[in-house]
Amino acid sequence: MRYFPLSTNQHQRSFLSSLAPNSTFLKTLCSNGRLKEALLEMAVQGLQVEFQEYDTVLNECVSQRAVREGQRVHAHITKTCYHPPLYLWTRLIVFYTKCDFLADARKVLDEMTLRNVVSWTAMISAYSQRGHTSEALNLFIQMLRSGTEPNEFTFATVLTSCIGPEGFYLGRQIHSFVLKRNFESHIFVGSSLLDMYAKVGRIHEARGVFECLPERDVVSCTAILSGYAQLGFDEEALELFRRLQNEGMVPNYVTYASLLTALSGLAALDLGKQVHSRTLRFKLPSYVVLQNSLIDMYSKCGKLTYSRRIFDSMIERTVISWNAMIVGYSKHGMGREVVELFDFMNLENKVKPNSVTFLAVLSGCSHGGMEDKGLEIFNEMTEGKYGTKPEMVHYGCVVDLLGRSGRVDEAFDFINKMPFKATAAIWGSLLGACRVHSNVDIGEVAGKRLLEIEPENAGNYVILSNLYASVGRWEDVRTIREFMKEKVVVKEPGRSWIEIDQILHTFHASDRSHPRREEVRTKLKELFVKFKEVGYVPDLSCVLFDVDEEQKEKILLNHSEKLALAFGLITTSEGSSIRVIKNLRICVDCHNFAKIFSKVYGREVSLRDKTRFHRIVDGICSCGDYW
DNA sequence: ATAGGGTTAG
Repeated sequence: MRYFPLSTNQHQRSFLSSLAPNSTFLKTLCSNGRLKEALLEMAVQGLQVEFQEYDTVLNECVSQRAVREGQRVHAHITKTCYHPPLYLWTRLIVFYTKCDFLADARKVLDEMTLRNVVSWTAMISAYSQRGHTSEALNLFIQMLRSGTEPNEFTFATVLTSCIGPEGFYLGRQIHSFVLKRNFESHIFVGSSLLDMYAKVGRIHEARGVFECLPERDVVSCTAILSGYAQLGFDEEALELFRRLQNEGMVPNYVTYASLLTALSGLAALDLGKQVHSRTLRFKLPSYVVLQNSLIDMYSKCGKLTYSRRIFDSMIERTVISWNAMIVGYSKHGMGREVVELFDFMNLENKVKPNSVTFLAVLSGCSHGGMEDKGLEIFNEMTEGKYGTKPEMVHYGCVVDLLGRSGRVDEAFDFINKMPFKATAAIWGSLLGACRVHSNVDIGEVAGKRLLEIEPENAGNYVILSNLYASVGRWEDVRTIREFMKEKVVVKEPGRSWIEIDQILHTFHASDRSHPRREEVRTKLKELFVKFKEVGYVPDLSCVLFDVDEEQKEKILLNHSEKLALAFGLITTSEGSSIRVIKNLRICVDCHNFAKIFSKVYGREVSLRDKTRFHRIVDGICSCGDYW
């Protein structure tokens, strides 16, 4: 092997050309990656450089991401060519977009006197891929106005920019374009189209497009699968995955990541483990995205040690890896670990915390008994220490932090001084604090504001009524109940489930479909009597229906989490822990019930709420009775 | 010369 000195001369020229007799000297230099010398050669040749040679040099600049060299080629072209061909300009656009110089790319496009579908699409794609959705859409419209006919590439890329309500409006119009040109069955366009529908929440339309595809591949299958998973149709996602696999789909790491999202939602630990071992068997473990979703899956199944093991084994971590792990600790009320990991993240200083990180850290501090630390971090954020300014949600966390440490008045002041108008979530958090710290005056204000914003949410009435009941204001309890009757819309019925031998058993207050339902009810009645003997008092203020006390007890006994707990007791071996998941917030009475349950039977109960975990051991809950 | 699916939070 012979190495050449940096400068070029006639001798090398003939030698290099002899290596590849059909190509020019410039092309040969490029194919050897010797870009600097190619530029020198270009300068020497001046006007004699041919268009295809510029093309080759620019191509090499793209693959080396050589910004300055590419800019020099651009300057050279401008100086020496009278009428450069279209494809050369387009190559320049591609070069600039690949180097993240979008403004320069756009300038080239704007200055072109003649554009074709490729030059437009290259620019639209650059905007889309970087999330500049409105620029992408505007450019697409400009393209249509100019009379250029979009092709399958254009449709596939522009549809990824159709996000949110306006995106749906435009996306639907694009869909009709696509239909007219008969591109709906094109696999790239079709996947993009169905993904668009899924992302704006139109899962039926998405499924329709998917079912009409004449052929499918992993990408289109993963798109529809992740659509179901992201919209929370977890069972449907799982079922679809099984069907597609039977039909011959070969999943890849993206497919598994999406599937794991559904399994996280279901807290289906056994299935999650199966997916994990399959990815190991297929040697897929080093994809960060996949590891991130494994961390999340284990954490949402209550297995934080498994999550941490994956986290620690990672060679490369993104901000999502850190967030997933911190969120895990946060939801388990492990404040010390939250702060420890956050400090470690800043110390390592490889990835910067973002808005999600702070959300997890602040709420983790709040739920994990680290209120002062949380307030300190919020103040540091405000001072600009992290380069991320607090947003609305972070202000909400502060209300929670203050409320939890009993500083309800301060929390109220804080809300009044915020640069935002308080949301329902913020008033809700203040109301929660008032319930725990029995502050009726502020609680009343918070409750009324909350009912103004969210009159349809039944949970709000329950908490306010709990508060009135706790100080014996029965008249107000009654008023609230009357008020509720007119306004409440039942959005989501409460349901709980438990995984036994890879099967999810779901319970629902009014549903009689579980095969062992009667057995469960008998067991539950037995527990009710037994627990009352050791001090359990049903908290009737958790029932807002206007019925007599005996009826109220019956209603409480029928709550789905109690059914799932009783089923767990029947079906699992003595002393083993029980994992129950509930789709809504757990009520005070069920919480008490679970605490006594854990004490009487010596079982660890892990109860996953809509927002967090309650790990109950020997009658004591990790949430500290504040949630 | 231009194209589709992904992980955290809410």
